[in-house]
Formats: sequence, C-alpha cells, structure tokens
Amino acid sequence: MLDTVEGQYGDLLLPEETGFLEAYRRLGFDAQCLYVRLISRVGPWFRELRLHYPELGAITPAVDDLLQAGLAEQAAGLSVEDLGGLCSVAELSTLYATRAADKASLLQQISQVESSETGALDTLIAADCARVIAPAKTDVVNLLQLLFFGNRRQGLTDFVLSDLGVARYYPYALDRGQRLFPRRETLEAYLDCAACEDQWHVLLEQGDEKGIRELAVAMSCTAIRDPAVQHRWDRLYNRVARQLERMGESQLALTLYSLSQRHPARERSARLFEKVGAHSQAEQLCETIEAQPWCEDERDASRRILPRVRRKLYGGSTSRRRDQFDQFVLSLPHSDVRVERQVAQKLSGDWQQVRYVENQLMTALFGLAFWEQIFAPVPGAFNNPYQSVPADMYEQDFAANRRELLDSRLAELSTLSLDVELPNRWRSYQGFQCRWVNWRVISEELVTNAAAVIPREHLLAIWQRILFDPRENRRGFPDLLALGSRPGDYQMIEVKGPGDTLQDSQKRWLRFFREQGIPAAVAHVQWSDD
DNA sequence: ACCGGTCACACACAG
DNA sequence: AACCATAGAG
DNA sequence: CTGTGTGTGACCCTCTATGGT
Ligand SMILES: [Mn+2]
Ligand SMILES: [Mn+2]
Repeated sequence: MLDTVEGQYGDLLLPEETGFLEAYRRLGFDAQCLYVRLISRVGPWFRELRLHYPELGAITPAVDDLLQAGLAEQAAGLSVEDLGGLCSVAELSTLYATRAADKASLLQQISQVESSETGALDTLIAADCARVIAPAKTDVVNLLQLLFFGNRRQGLTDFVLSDLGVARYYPYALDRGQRLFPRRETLEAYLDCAACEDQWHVLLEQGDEKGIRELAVAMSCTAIRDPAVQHRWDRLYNRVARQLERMGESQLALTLYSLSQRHPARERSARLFEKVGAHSQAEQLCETIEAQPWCEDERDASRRILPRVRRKLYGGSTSRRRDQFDQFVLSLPHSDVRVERQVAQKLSGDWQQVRYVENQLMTALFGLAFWEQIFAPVPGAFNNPYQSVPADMYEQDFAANRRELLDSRLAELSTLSLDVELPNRWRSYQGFQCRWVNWRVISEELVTNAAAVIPREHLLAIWQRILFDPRENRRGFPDLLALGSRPGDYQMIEVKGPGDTLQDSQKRWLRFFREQGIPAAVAHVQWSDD
C-alpha cells in the first residue's frame, strides 16, 4: 500500500508523511508486522505484556524498535476508564485488593483511590513489569489509506478479505496515473468536507441542536467549494438541512438547500416554501424543476406539489388523472409468511415458476449484460483494485462517459441469443463483486429461464431505462416474476397488502411497462379472515 | 465515517 | 451455568 | 380518499476466545 501511494501521490505528500514512509521502511520486519497488528486493533493503549504474536518472536525488541522510530509512544498516564479497558475484573481486584458487584462500580472505587492518571499507569506498570504503548502516526496511516482507496470506508481488512477469497474483485484495468486527488488542495478540500461530516455525525448523535445550527451557519458561509468534492458537500447540505427542517429551522434549511445541487434539495425547498406560505416561490421553483428536472423522482414530486400550490394561489381545482395499471385482487388468510411469498404460492399453479425477486433479477441481468462496459477503464472510474462498481456508476453522466461502448454493446445484444449470452456471462463472472448482481440470489438457472422467456425487446427497453438513470432505476421493480414455458409468456407482479400503496419508483416502472407492452400487474391482497 | 445506508413496508396524521 | 457482546482473526 | 412523515426490520465474510453479567 505504501509503495503504491508513494508512486501515485509521492509529489503531494508532506514532510511528516514521507517521514512516516521512511521510518516504517527502516523498521525490522517484526516491528513492521507489530505496527500493522496494533493499528488494526481498537486500542489506543496496549499492555506490552499482553501482546502475543507467535509469528513475531520476542515482542520487546519489536516494541523497542517502534518506540525508537517514533511509530509508537509510551503512555504518560491512564484514565481509569482506559485502565478498565486494559484489565479484566479479576486483574483489577488483585491490583487494588478490592471487590465490587460489577466492573463499573469497581472502576468507580478505583477512581477514588487513584488521585492522578499517572497513578493508575504506575500501578499497572509495576504489576506487569512491562510498558503500556500505543501506535503513533495513525492519522498519517489514515491519510495514506485514503489515498490508496480513494475513500474512507475501505482499509486494511479489504486486503485480507480479498486474499481470503471472501470478496473477489473483477480484474479491471486500473490506471494509477489517473488521480482522484490531482493536487494537495483537492486532498485538503476532501479532508475539510470529511471533518465537517464527522462533526455532523457527532452533533446528530448527541442531539445537539445548538451545535447543529452553528454548524449549518458555518457551512453556509463558505459557499465556494472545490468542484471535485462539491457533490460530497451537496449530500451533507441535504442531510443537515433535512434535520434543520425537523427542528423547525425553515430559513436555515432553505439556505443550505439553495447551496446544494443534488436531489432532493429543490423538492425539499419547494415543500418548505409551501409550508411557510411562500406559495409563489414554491410555484416558481416547481416550474424550474419541471422545465429541467434533475431526475424523474424530482419531476414526480413537483407534479404533486405544483397543482396544490397553484390551487392555494389561484383557487379552482385541477383534477389529476390517476394511474391505471392492470390489477387483480386476492383473498388470503393472515399468516406469518410474507404476502409476497403467499401470492407467489397462490399463483404458482398458473405458471412454470413464480419467483420473489424484487429488484434483484433485473439489476442482475443488467449487470451481466453490461459487465464489460461497467468495468471499462474509463478515466477516474477506478481508484483501487477493490471496487464493486465504478466511481461514477450512479452519476448522471455514467452513460455519456461510455456512450460508444454502450452503443456497440447494445447493438451486439440486439443480435445475440440472450438465452445463451446471459448464462455465458453468468458463468464468466460468477462470484466477482458487482453491485448489480447478488450472486447469492441469482442462479444460473434463473438467468437462463428469464432470458429464454422474456423477449429481447423487453429486456433491451428495460436496460435502456436503467442506463438512463442507474441510480433511480435500479429500484422499484415488481415483487414477483412469473415465468411460463414459452417466449413472451411471463408477467411481473407487484404485491400490495392492505394499507400498502405503490411508491413513485414502482409507478414509474409500471408506467414504463404499460407503454412498452411489457406484462405487469398489481396484486392487491385482502385478508380473508377479517 | 466510527452499525450505516438502502430498501420495502406498516402506521399515524392532516386535509 | 447460561447467556450475551465484543474484539480479533484469517 | 390522498399525500406526507416516521419508524421498523433485513441485509451486507464468518468463526471463536474472552470476559462480563
Ligand atoms: Mn416489495
Ligand atoms: Mn409489494
């Protein structure tokens, strides 16, 4: 990891960071291993006496090595809480010759005895005849990890899971010359946003409303953001503003939403305008939205809000035509089994098979059909070898960034036999991590059957719509897929129990299916026993 | 980004 | 003794 | 009746040693 980061980002490392690289490389092998062990554990403090790593030989020289290199530090004091983390109840009882009902009260007693943090530490060191240490420079390691992975979620465990084969990643071409952080300033901008996110999480967890307001004000003061991290800020704006809404801080929420260029900022703003009685502003914003919606979900929301607002402004009534979908009603008894399963069971006599697949099947077929395009080496798409999807998978320009690739693949798919091609793809890629394919659920048999029965034109239409907006259109598929034995003999069925209604994403797919002549229906369940 | 985000769904409430 | 949560491991 | 908001549960390597209650 260090070599990769140095190669890719060596020029924008600070002296402390290059210093870390040198110091680590100068360590003996055992000390290097120990350092990795320590930073992988909770800590921060460790009793040297309790470090058992048979593969490392003696611990003491390794610790000496780390201390000398400045990659570990000795404790100068220990809070009673930290002491409790390092010692079991039995050990504490012996150390302080006391007993107590539970660990908490034992520590309570100890805090009476120990007047200072050095006291607790000295007691422990005297008993252990060994040091208490913590790994140092962990913040530098975090930074290097960020540079390696391009995100803050992944870390050393991803190496292990990959080595073990628990997670296998498709060997896509990775261009380390393409940098997520071209300059130090980009990195710093990312870290600024990250710090703000952390602060937000803390405040939210503490329910600190005053702190949240202050954070919001601070966020709204810096309006100029590095474009490379703008969408990160937008996500944070939306989250904080949503919380401000709940706190009744409409104005502050509106300010943050106005800085965000990410759904649902405008939808929420329109709702807020309506709520505070600024109907003409709500109207204006809805008109803006409908002139150029950021996504279909936003457009749908606006179409609900705008007529309502206009009614309030100008009176009158506008009748909205309701969606009409193919539907039927089923009577079922109450049961522990999910309604979807019950309906599948009930319908199974009419079909070859009825599968409860929800979003999983169509997304999987999409993933299999466009695997090579998804994993194509588009600049910036892959920052590390452990990704299950390109970085821009859910961005608006995913398809635009791969236009030619996708077009030629679409042309291929319109001539290939899909009931051969899709199972072939399944076998080629089986087990490789891909966000579109849940291998646990999608069997080769299911892919084969689906591809044999669902007409090519239907699949192509569905895939085109997914490509149009991969973020939104990967959800909302009906619960059930009923397959017959002949091409074209199938139906998708959305099950609705009593009190459940179609969601916007579900309506959008159902409307699309209706337009395309794709067989789909809604099964309304009523309880037969009440 | 510190077990969170995403999805489907049940339920409550307002008009 | 039975049970549960957690950390650490590959 | 519709449109909303809110809260719940399931799902994301898996096994085991340890320690606490
Ligand atoms: Mn469902
Ligand atoms: Mn359903």
